[in-house]
Amino acid sequence: MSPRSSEQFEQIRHQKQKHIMEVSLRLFGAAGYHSTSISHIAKEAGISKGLLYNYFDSKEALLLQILDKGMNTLFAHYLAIDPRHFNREHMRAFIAKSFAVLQDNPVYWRLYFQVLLQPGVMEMYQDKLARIYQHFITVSHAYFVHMGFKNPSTEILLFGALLDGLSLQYILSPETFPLQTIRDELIERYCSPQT
Amino acid sequence: MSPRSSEQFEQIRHQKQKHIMEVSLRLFGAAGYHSTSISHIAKEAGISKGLLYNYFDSKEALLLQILDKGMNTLFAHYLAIDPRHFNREHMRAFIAKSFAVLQDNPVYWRLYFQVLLQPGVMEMYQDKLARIYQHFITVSHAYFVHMGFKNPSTEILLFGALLDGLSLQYILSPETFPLQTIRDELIERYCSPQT
Amino acid sequence: MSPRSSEQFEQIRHQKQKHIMEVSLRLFGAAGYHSTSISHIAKEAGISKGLLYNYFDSKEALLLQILDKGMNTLFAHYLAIDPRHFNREHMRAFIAKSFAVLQDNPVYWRLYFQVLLQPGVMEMYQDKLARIYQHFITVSHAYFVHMGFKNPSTEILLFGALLDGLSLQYILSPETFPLQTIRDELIERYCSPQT
Amino acid sequence: MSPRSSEQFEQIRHQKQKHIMEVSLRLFGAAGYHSTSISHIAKEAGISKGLLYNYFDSKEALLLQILDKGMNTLFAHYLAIDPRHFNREHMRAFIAKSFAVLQDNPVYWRLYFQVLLQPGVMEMYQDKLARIYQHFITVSHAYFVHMGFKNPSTEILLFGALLDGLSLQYILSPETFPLQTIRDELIERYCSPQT
DNA sequence: AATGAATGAGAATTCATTCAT
DNA sequence: TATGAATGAATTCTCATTCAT
Repeated sequence: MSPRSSEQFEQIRHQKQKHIMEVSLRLFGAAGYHSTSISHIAKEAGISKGLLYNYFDSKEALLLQILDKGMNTLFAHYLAIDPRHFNREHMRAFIAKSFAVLQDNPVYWRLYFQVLLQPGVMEMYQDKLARIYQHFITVSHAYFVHMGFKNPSTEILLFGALLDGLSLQYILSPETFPLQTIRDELIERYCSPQT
Repeated sequence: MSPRSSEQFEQIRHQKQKHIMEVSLRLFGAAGYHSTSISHIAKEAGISKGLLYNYFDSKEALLLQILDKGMNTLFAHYLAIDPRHFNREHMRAFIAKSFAVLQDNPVYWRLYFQVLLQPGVMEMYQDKLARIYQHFITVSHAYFVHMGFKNPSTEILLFGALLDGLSLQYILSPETFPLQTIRDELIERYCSPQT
Repeated sequence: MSPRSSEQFEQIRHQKQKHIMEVSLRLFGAAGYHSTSISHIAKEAGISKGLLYNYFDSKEALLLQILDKGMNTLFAHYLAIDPRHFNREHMRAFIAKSFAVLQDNPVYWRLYFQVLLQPGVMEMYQDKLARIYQHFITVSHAYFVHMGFKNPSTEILLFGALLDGLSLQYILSPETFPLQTIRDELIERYCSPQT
Repeated sequence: MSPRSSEQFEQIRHQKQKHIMEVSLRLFGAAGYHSTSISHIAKEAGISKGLLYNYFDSKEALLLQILDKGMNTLFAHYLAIDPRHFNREHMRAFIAKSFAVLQDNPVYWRLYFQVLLQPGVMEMYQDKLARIYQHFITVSHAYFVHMGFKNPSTEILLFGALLDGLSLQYILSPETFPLQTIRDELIERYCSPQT
């Protein structure tokens, strides 16, 4: 009888939006962005196509919003690194967190890599990504020096590439990938005192 | 004007087919498979849409043929490894060849990764890929043991991931990536006698 | 706090209805009927879409009600002509009023002409329009005769067309159109004793 | 057996394009641009929706091409006026041609006025229209002076408005409009020596 | 009276593929 | 072999209208 309060509306909006994004992520990740139709998403989400456009301006906007959300997690993760004394404990935490994030939402990271390789979409994030990457370099450089690597810059690049490559392999076969072993090996390798 | 022999026809056919594949690879790599239309390919290749279908059964078949061709290069590369005595020289050659292949045709590898993450296409190659990967493991295992790694299996996995990650980074910014430096560093790291 | 009387409710209702119609007219005039969405109208009017449907049965009904309201002004204008002695003073007043009406609400007249040319809507008013047009002919015929035109019927037709054409031009560029000059010229031409 | 020559293709293209434009003009004129769907046009033209997009980039492009074609007729008509000695014979021809053009394709002129009142489309032609209108003013000014009008500029404006208004009335009821009578009356009025 | 979430029919547009020539 | 006209199914997106609250 009484009309819904704007808080109620807000909540409905928020929840449904989240729901659509989750369904979309799953489908995008599973079949790829282009091979997933709005019809399919709507059907899977149990809503009409029209409603989807009530929440997202376009299919691309939906994708970007999904990416953005995950991106922010990534940002938080990287930017949370204490820049003053990057020590073994920080490195251990960073590696552990990287794998945790990956394991937490492999479908997201599959989508992330898909989009990364699809020209035209990721350009928007290039700057952001470059910034956080630069931040990591700055922060960890002293650490890599302290670890006794001859060429810390190269080492950082290799470290980053290694993380990317491992992520890729995990994404492609999450069931068979020995995540724990690899994580521990990485921690061992990058956090133990070098002889 | 003697009629052309069927060999000549065959060769012309082959040439044109190759041309179409090259054009397609360029466009697929630049804009992505789904965002590249048959019309665009035909126009760019200087032929009609109809003729393209004379050479390839479908857009997907065209993609697969492109992938297949590059795949065979990859296979040749991996399977050429002499299985009997995989020594430093082999490893050095393998790494060098890997980077050479990458540098030779980055657009192909961009497409390769795109497809790798796009489910449904790569399944056809999973077996093949698994086989050559297995071959590399078998062949290099003794080498990694000999190199003194505590856990050679893990080491091989890391090595593979590192190559993947570096490839990815090179593909994403071929101009700024220090290919030579990294290649030499890898050779240094994996082919020098461990202290 | 005594409950508002039903008259007060009625008045509020009437006010809001009028407000919606004004907003709609403005938007219809500015972007055209089809290019103006109910959502846009509701937002611009500061109400919800649902409430709009409380006041008007449909988008078309809203349009018709707007047209109707303006139409009645037109009717009043034409039918107010005293049929008995249509003299120069009447003609002067008629012309002056015509321009005043135009100047008063050019957006309405733009919409009017839009709809006039859009088949299907104006059919409802064809009869009404024909009747008032006929009324004007009847009433002014003697006047045009008296003015000394050889062919009064043709003259009336030309006079009507001239008014239409001038209205059109005014609507299309209200800022640059020399309304006063033209009005005075028309009065001069149609109300002065012909030599 | 033998492939079609490019002339044949050219001809097919040209004829079909023309056909589509004719059908579209008829439907646009009859029901209005927005109320006419591409589906409807395609069905009426006996082709598939897809083919229509082979010939026209978009629905709007189709409209513009239709308008453009008619516009060029108009331009030719106006700009053909010999600027040196605009005499009675020219005026008579001009008026006669105006009515002929109107009678020749009333549906086009209905669409023309529709679009004229629909903001956003005609802006593209504003310049062109302004130029030809200016051309007519320049050319006919001396004539109107010679005709003995006190205020030739105003007279030209009235003349233009009269033509517009008559066109409008003719468009709205082509069957009952006394085209010949009006045309002759106009010629009489604007081409006879003023007493 | 009032809200805006939700619907669904239909709009424009794209594009791989076929086919007559 | 070669062309591009032609198709039709699928896709993204819009919007008037309804309805639960």
